[in-house]
Amino acid sequence: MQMDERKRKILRAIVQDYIATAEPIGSRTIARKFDLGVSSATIRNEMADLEELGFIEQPYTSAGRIPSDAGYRYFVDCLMDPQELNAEEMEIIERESSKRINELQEVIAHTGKLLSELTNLTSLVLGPHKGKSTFGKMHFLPYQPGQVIMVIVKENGAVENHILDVGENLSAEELQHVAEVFNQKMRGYSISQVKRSMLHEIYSELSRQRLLIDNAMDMLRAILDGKEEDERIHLGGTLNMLNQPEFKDLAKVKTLFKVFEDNEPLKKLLTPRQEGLNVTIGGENTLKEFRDCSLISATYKVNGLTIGAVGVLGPTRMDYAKVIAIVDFMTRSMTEILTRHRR
Amino acid sequence: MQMDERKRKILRAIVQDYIATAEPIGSRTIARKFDLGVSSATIRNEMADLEELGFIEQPYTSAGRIPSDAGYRYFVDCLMDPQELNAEEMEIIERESSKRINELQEVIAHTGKLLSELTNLTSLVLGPHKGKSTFGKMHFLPYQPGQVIMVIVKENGAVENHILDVGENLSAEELQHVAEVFNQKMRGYSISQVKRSMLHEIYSELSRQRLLIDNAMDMLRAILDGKEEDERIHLGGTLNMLNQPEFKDLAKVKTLFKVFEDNEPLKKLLTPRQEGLNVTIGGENTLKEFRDCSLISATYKVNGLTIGAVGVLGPTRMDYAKVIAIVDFMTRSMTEILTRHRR
DNA sequence: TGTTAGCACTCTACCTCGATGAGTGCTAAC
DNA sequence: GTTAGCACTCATCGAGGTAGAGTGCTAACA
Repeated sequence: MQMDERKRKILRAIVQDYIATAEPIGSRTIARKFDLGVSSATIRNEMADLEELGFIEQPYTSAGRIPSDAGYRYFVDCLMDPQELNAEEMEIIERESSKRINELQEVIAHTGKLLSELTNLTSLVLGPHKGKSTFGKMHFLPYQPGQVIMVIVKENGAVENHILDVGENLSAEELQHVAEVFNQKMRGYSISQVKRSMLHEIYSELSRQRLLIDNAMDMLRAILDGKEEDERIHLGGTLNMLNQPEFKDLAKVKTLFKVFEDNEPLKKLLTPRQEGLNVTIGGENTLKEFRDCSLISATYKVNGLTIGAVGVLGPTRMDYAKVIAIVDFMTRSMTEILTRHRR
Repeated sequence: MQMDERKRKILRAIVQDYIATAEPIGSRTIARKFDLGVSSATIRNEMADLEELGFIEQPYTSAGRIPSDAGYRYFVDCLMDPQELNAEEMEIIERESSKRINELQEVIAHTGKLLSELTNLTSLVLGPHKGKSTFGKMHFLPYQPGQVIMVIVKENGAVENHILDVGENLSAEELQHVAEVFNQKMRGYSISQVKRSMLHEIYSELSRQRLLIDNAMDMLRAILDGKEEDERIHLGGTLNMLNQPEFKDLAKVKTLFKVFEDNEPLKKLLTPRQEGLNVTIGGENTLKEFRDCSLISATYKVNGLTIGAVGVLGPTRMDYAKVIAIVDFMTRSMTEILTRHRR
């Protein structure tokens, strides 16, 4: 059996109607709502074929049909009209994007919020992976008596500061000297590459400031090698899930939200298998808790480098055309903002 | 009519049983479960009195009784046995607290997590209010060509860094000079106190670095006068609410979670009317969405100064004795950690 | 006067049962 | 190949009926 034009039309009608109403749809209703020029009986026959092909299924005998995962997949790949964002959505995004936003963190938070508002679904944003980064430069600044501010510039340009105990009071010159030695020895190395010999060299050059050096090394280890706290998933609009009729069951909500609480699986989910847009439908999902959900995700870049991803999670029954358009537009716009801003 | 010892015993029994089971309790059950030495009929009479006094109520005719808000209040104020934490809980807190935690933010996040885990309820933690802070000191450090790192030390000791455009390349000496002028003129002033005349002075002393100065002032304004983003409510264990039988209704969950999404009301709720421990029961709550909830909150201090608060939110039917013990212990422990660590 | 046993009554939760209606598959006619 | 008709299926919904827990009241008892 093959898909022909009429089957395609009927499948499209089923998917579109089910997306809109969340109710199983029967042959008679299709015949009434969509003007296909054939009777319900004919549609009935075609629907039997579509079921055999695996594109639609019955929740129970003598209920209407609903699209299967394969049906949605076929719809997304072959039937869907690519959608433009409407004027209002465009305007919202334009307006929001024109706000002055300084930090990457803010861009991320902002994007998530916007995404969930526009789609009425849950948004996921994966920040840039700090990962194991390498040492760029360090400065020491005076702070309280017995403490200094250590400013670390990583080689990727990120800047962090931390407060260190130094025991005794060190002069500005001494501090600068220590920083210079660090900078000379360590530039471009990740913390795991710092050999014992390197440390010995630093120690021997700086005999006096041992406590400062030890504390600084501890901190560097923590910063460069530590948990990648920035690479957290930012969730937005998780509540929107509650508005979906498929989650009127509390048990389902609970299992879903439980997954939301744990970042690791979400991180994995969003870490893109490939650049650009990805659509994962229902059971295609690796997380069994999401087997009733679909994920539309896309990567964003800074300076041509893919550094993170955003996604929208919703029930399998979602408005794919619209969500895909929004996610696509948002990642493009993010890439543009980040590239413009950070040169 | 007056409360006598027997009425108190019966009320305590009702509250304790309802806290444990979430089911209305009848006279016969009380007589069976609690050995009060009187028959169910007597208890029945006493319960009628307790109802008249407003301490208990019937959900519907010929159901058992449940405590009213006033009943819980009486229980908390007069009937409850103050509870010690058990060994296991003590150990958990000890163990968790001994972990090396550097930043205030981490302490806050950590506390929230622990609180919600120990109570199986939702935890709220209010961080320190940054508020409008005053200028302490500033440094400039070289960064990329045409950009510098501005490090701000506020007078309360908080350190932040930001990246500024400076247009042209400025030498280290120039940067230092600019910073010195700022430091001299502005130390101890809040941004709103920076008068036009002060700015003129700075300008006249530093004729060349106008762009840097403008950008720095913009940034200072944003940092010192800006939104108090740190004073965010940190929520933990919101999911725990779903396990409470009183929230098996999805509509209730939705309104509750909607409040969780908005920080402002929560902030107000937690901003303490008085130092130390606070118990707000059911309808005593100002937020109508929380009229079925109780909040146990307490303040914590750094160096004798109250800087924030933590709270536990649960259904009105909660284990007050235990939750109060936990919240009390946690804020004490927090105060100790913060004071120890920050000297 | 306080306590208790007994009893009629009330009300919810739960179950069953039948009606309803949407939808299907099959068959036969067009 | 298409359509009309028909018997059949199954979820949903409301009605009715029952069980059980609990109450208030009354009368007897110490």
